[in-house]
Amino acid sequence: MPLPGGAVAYHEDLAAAVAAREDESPRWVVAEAARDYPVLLEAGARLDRCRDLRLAERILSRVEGREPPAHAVEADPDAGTLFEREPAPVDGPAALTRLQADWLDQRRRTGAAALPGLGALIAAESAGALVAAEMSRVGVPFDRGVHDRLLRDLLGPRPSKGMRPRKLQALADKVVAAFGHQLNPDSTKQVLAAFHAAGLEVKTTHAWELASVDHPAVEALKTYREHARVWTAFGWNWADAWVGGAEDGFGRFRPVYIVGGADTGRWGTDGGGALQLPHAVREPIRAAPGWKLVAADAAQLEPRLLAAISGDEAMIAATAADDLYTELAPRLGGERSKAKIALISAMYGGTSGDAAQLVQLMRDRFPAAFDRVEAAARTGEKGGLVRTWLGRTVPAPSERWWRSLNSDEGTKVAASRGRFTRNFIVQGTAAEWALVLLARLRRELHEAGLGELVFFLHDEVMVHCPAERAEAAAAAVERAAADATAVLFGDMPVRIPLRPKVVDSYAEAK
DNA sequence: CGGGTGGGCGCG
DNA sequence: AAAGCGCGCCCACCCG
Repeated sequence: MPLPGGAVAYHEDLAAAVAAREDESPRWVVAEAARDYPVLLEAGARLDRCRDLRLAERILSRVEGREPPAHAVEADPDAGTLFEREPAPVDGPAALTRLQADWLDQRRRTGAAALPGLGALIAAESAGALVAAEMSRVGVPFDRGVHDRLLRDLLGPRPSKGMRPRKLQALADKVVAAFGHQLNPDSTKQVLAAFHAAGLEVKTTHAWELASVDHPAVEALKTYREHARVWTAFGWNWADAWVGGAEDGFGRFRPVYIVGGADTGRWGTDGGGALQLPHAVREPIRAAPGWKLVAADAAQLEPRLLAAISGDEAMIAATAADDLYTELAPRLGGERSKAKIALISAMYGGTSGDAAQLVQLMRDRFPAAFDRVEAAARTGEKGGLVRTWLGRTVPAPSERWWRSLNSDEGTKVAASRGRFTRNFIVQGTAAEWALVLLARLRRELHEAGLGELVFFLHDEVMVHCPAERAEAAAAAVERAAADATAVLFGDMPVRIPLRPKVVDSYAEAK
């Protein structure tokens, strides 16, 4: 089915048509990989590289200080095109498909932005979309038997519909007994009233506020909430909905990832709660028999990136250490815990308690790093735009924001956006470092046939691989991290270690 | 009764 | 209302 620009339309031999063109190492232009790539995967085709017009549109719109149009990029139903190679030949406006026109427009805008990292960012974001679709398809290996045993230990047997599990009901009863009257521990209103009736003037029932409250219900309530969460959000119903393909007793957890779900570029999920999986529920994520999991996370990613993006030479030098906080402790309050508060408060905009004083230490000892986040905060407070290292840009303030800036709450609104933009440059740069890592790792795992990427969580990756290839896969993960650092920062001597662990269960990692 | 909001808490 | 960033998910509660 010939189409302009070597396009490939939906047809019976989609997989074969794509595979034939993959030999030429094209970068495929797709309207929206999240929608279009699963179709290809289903047909047995794999794309090595793509440009996702929808994701690119969002990045470019924000760079330009706008919000992306609601349905920016649609496949053209008349042309029937979904996949096109880049570059597309241009025979005149009449010959352009909608995808070609949008792609050319984006290419022009990318150049006009004059941000040197922008092309790399769009490529990495697009690669992320491929990774996300592939990971959802493969799934995280999940042992439902282990999950069921864990739930039974914690909660008791699976209850009939509408009932609490036996052990959870016992915990609810303990809360009731501690207060001495009936109440529903799920009801914040009732719990708050119960504390007030007991003469305790708490403002909320948050765990951190209750921590300083001396009442027997506090401990019972805390345990009840922990267990209730496992039951409602990660219990049997959750597994029924999200874990499939368990013929051999081995299931696959298949979350739906939303690439760029957060404004900072971090991913989100749509159902399944993959990015909030409690540590208590990680045991069932297990390698299949004869296989291993390679789990790796980047320690202290954000402060290391703050060192890099600010060019703070003293802080860059400190990234040579495996534990940045210990390394910086002599200069930031003397103890590791204080150095950690100093750094985190500088990146988040913390001001209270110890934080204010420790942030002052940051200013004195690492002025370049401090100035970088302070400048981002000042810009944000005034409604300005800040960008990550590669150029991802915060959303411009809304009309509503400008209005409230000029109202009574203006100071608060400004400070809040300042904290957001302060953190954005760090969290967003961390997200793009991770995207580059994913892209490199995906290619290397595929080319060397080492295993499959099965999970990604902000600064953690997990590979599922045959046991005999685990060491090679672990080496590939370390190389991908080093590559990502080099892609972003070239010869800058910043170190971002990522230590892979070869394990049977996710619970063993960290 | 069904949708929207806020409290609370899981993760990084 | 953490002392400060980004999310998703569940429940109770409120409103139309």
